[in-house]
Amino acid sequence: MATFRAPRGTRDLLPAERPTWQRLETLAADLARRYGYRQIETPIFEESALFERGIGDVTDVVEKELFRVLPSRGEERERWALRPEPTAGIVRAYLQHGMHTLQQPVRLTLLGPMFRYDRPQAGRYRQFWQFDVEAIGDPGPAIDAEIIELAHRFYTEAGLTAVSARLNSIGDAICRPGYLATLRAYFEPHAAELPEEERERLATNPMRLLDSKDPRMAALVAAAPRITDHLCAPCAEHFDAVRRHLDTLEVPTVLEPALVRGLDYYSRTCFEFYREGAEGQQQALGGGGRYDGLVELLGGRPTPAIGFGLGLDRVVLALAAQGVASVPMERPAAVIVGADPADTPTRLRIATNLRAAGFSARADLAERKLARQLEGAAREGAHFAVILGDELAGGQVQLRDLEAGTQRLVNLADLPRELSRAQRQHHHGA
RNA sequence: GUGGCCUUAGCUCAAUCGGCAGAGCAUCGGAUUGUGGCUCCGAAGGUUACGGGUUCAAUCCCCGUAGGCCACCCCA
Repeated sequence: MATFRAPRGTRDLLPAERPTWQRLETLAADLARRYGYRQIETPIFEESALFERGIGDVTDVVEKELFRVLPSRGEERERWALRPEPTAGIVRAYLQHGMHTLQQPVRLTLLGPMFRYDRPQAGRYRQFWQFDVEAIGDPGPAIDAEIIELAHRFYTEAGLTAVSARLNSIGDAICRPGYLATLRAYFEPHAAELPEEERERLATNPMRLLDSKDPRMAALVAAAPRITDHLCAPCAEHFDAVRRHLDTLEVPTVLEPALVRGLDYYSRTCFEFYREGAEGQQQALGGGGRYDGLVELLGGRPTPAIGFGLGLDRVVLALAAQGVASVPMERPAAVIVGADPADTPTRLRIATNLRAAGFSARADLAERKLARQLEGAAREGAHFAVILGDELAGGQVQLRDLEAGTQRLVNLADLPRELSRAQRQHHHGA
């Protein structure tokens, strides 16, 4: 029994799963490149205050899920926290490096691990990976549509089907307070009938009542006033324009008046992506929205912005649930084998020469029977084996095609060229 | 943070009523030492998650802890 285990809520991504992840990482980078979003890396920990102020210190993410880090040396007074989401750090970098002097909007992308200290479940981890894009400095609805379409394209190019965007507008500082008052006035007369938990929300965050899963709430929620009927003119206009642009881009969207984002800094457009008919509760594949107030909140000038974050762990789970085959591990082009331990230096030299020529090649360095070595090569899917034997004295080796079961003698000096030719025949022949 | 179910070899799982802890797969080795995925033989692999308790005796019953999963909370 292993003494140590991966910490709760974390896991190892093993060689068998990494190629699938690698494919998604490559897709994310390529998609961001095609859309003109530039890569940025920010630290995985920041000052706690950045998250407390940026995300909102009464949110669950900060109140109970922040992964706080205490420096081991006492002289550091600041408290740090592992990032629970990427936006706050990116906006911090935008401000720190004066990116407001660049052409606006600044389009940025980041892919990396995030940390939340909550109770793990399938699809919910304490360390999880997000692909994130942010466009800072553009107030217009067209950029909203661009980002939502980028997100949707990620899912479809990843191989997921039936992924649609749920869309809503949560208004802004002008119209939301009025709506919240209307909502409270609507629920207030029913306060006595509400379950205890829901009654608390009425005071703290009435919009949360709308996405309650409590069946007793269903009828009440269905008849509740909708934010989209209470938007101020500029917000309503913005929302309409986003929807028109999404139609233009042919992104399937569902209006979801109850959609509320969990983080405080959102305004106007907000959206989440779901796979239709997915089982289990961790179905949200990603989400995002506009956060026009955040840059100012973190000490910058008023700057509109919108972003999107997508959970790679959940995409991997969704792909598996949908039956999409995982990406197989790389197969070596050649394994160099030989029964005589004295040939080890030659095996090493042949392997390194083939690698220098660009092939994936490994020498079998265990001193075991030739049959075992060939078995090992075949089982990891090697295309060819280079077999060292008596012919070595004449400067020759056997080049064996492990799929066809055929082999022929080649001069050592010609090996890279011969392997290359054999590979080509393989591809054409098969 | 709340409630529930679960934990036996690397993996998937057995083990009668509380009575010597097993199989398949995987790993390693062998089948007259120069040729592979099949087959056959063998080996190794366990403090039955961890710590207590009850008992002549605990994988089995009880308590605690840790971890996993499910439903909440919330979210990706």
